[in-house]
Amino acid sequence: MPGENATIYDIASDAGVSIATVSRVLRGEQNVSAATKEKVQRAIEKRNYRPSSNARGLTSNTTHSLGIVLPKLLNPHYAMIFTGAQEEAARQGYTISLFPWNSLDTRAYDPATMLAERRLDGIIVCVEYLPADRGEQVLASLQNLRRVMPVVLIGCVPPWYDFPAVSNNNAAIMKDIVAYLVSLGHEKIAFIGGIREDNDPMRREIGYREGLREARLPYTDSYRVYGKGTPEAGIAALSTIFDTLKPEYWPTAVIAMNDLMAMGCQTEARRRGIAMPEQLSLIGCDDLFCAPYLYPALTSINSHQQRTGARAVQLLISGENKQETGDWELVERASCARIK
Amino acid sequence: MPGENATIYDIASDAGVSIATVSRVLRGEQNVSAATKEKVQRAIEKRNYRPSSNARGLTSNTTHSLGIVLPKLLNPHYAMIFTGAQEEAARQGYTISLFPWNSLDTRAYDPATMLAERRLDGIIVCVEYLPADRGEQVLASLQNLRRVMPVVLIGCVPPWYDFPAVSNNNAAIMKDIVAYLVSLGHEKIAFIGGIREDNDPMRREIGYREGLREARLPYTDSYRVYGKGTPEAGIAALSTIFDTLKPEYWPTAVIAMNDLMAMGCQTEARRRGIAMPEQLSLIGCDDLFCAPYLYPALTSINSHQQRTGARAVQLLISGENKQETGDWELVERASCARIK
DNA sequence: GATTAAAATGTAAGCGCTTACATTCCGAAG
DNA sequence: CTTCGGAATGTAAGCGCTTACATTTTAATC
Repeated sequence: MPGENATIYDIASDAGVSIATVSRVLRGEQNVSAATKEKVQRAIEKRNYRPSSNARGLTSNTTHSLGIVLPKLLNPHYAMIFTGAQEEAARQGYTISLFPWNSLDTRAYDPATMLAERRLDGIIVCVEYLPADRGEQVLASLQNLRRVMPVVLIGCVPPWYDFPAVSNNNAAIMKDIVAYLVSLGHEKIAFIGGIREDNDPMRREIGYREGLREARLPYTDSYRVYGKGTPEAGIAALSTIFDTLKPEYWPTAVIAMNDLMAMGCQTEARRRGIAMPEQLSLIGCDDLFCAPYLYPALTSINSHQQRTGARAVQLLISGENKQETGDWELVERASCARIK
Repeated sequence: MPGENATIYDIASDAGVSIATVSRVLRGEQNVSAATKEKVQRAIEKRNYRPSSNARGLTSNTTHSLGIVLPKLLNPHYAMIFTGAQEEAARQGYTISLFPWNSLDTRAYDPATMLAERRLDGIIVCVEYLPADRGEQVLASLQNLRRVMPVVLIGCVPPWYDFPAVSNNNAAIMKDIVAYLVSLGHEKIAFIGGIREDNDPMRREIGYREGLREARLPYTDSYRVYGKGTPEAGIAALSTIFDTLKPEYWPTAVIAMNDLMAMGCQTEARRRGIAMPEQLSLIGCDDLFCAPYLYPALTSINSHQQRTGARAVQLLISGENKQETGDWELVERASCARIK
């Protein structure tokens, strides 16, 4: 109704008090008599008044909005992280906005700019797949950013940076997977990783190798292939394995570093007439929503990405400088089978 | 190095001019001599100064941030819309933040509150699946919202509301699909819709029926099933069809209102030993990223959701009160086949 | 009833910008 | 060398809050 927005002055005059008093009840301060508080609150109700976030921010130098930098939302893995972060932010009265990785390059709209304009109170950066060639550079610039605003990372970071972060225990996950496959009788286990020098992917490879070692299985370079995390990359990777190896060395199980690549593997296996899981077991990682509906339904690792996003927000807001590791579980479906 | 953020005063004194002049070069006004502009710009560079968005917003009553209300991001359909919107917003120097539908209910964090706090310059609301029972109510409250801030809708709206909106031509899409299936020789075509009274789904059903009519095929209630758009709903829907119908009436083709339901259909068909596409053709809608990797690869409708999101942002920012309809294309894959 | 400390409230000075208006500067015209 | 008008620049008043500090009430104590 009131065409224009009411200000604190309107409320003050309506309630017959000073703006300071209104401000006090607004922020729930103690020293306000019950009667006054009543009057003010009624006035607020009546005008449907909300304090201007701009004015508030001007004094507090705050915006109640956060940023999160992710590679791309179209990958459901990131959509999960984002959703978790968004929900937690909302719960705490914050707004969160997305910055695709590439926005880091466009000056007009990079987080650093947002920060400098004080449009952001803090930022979460997902560095899981931080490309190695730019890795150091990016981390260094984040370190800079950090001098001016809170930064929380998602993903693993070299220990000499002490960013607050929440990450996966990549190595442990991989060891878990290898152990699972071994328990099903597999001995020829291939690994399709992300780009080797990438951040988390590297640790996954380490875990894979450790897993093999613990199972007293030999490690072979030719069982280790790389791709950039897309279904197409999965197709290429599986092709490489089956094209370069002699049939007697063909793996009986493949670990894909994420479900996207696993999807590609399924498609390619189908094309080649490789029966799954009879001739080839496959396990992915991320437990995407579509995993149960693939053929065969994909066994995967659920690492609670929403929770990861939520934790990152909590760390960001609370300012704790902790490094946390999420837990995970293996979700058994039809794509892995005991070897005959 | 500059521990604290520079203000316009710092720049002014550095450059030896008044803050008004700094403000002028900041906003690219004309009446500034080249020399002065130079000096000021150098000072800005040196201090890496950025104007505070809060202070700016306080005077202009603006935030350069938008909101978008979507059911849930975990559905890639919405992730696409969001991505398109986000990218366009970024391009125009805006920030956009997500509000899940349910946030409309929690007073502390609903768009209306954001609006009232002037934390948003405008909002996009996706009403594709607006539930009928709350539909009128929601639209009415949006109408209210609109008196205070720009609102753009995504999805179809009863014509008597004149919201700016971008939507799909649902009926035409469905007619297209039916025609396609008919061209493959199908005559028994079932339709798995969204909840009947939902906004866009209703129009889809209309299109389905029109498509049948144009092909001179009879319409049967028992070929029309509903679900709420999830894979599980797809499973249930297909079960219903095949459980309630006598085998001689089993459809040879099924139209699923979205790919999510189609995924469920595939799973259920598999469980029942119905060969796809030999015994049953299936077509979805949305063309999710996983469609090509399903089994069989899913034929679907690509309706350029990213573009939809982007257009919505453009309408919002430009303030045009237009209603637009996106185009689409049918993406042929393996899940539909000519009938034998 | 006077005294006094605590509680309640008010006053006013910013926060960092934009902008209407006032002032100064400059070169062209007289 | 004036005079004048527009261009360049400066001054100051907000925008709607928060908050330190000042003032007024209130109620408890003697």
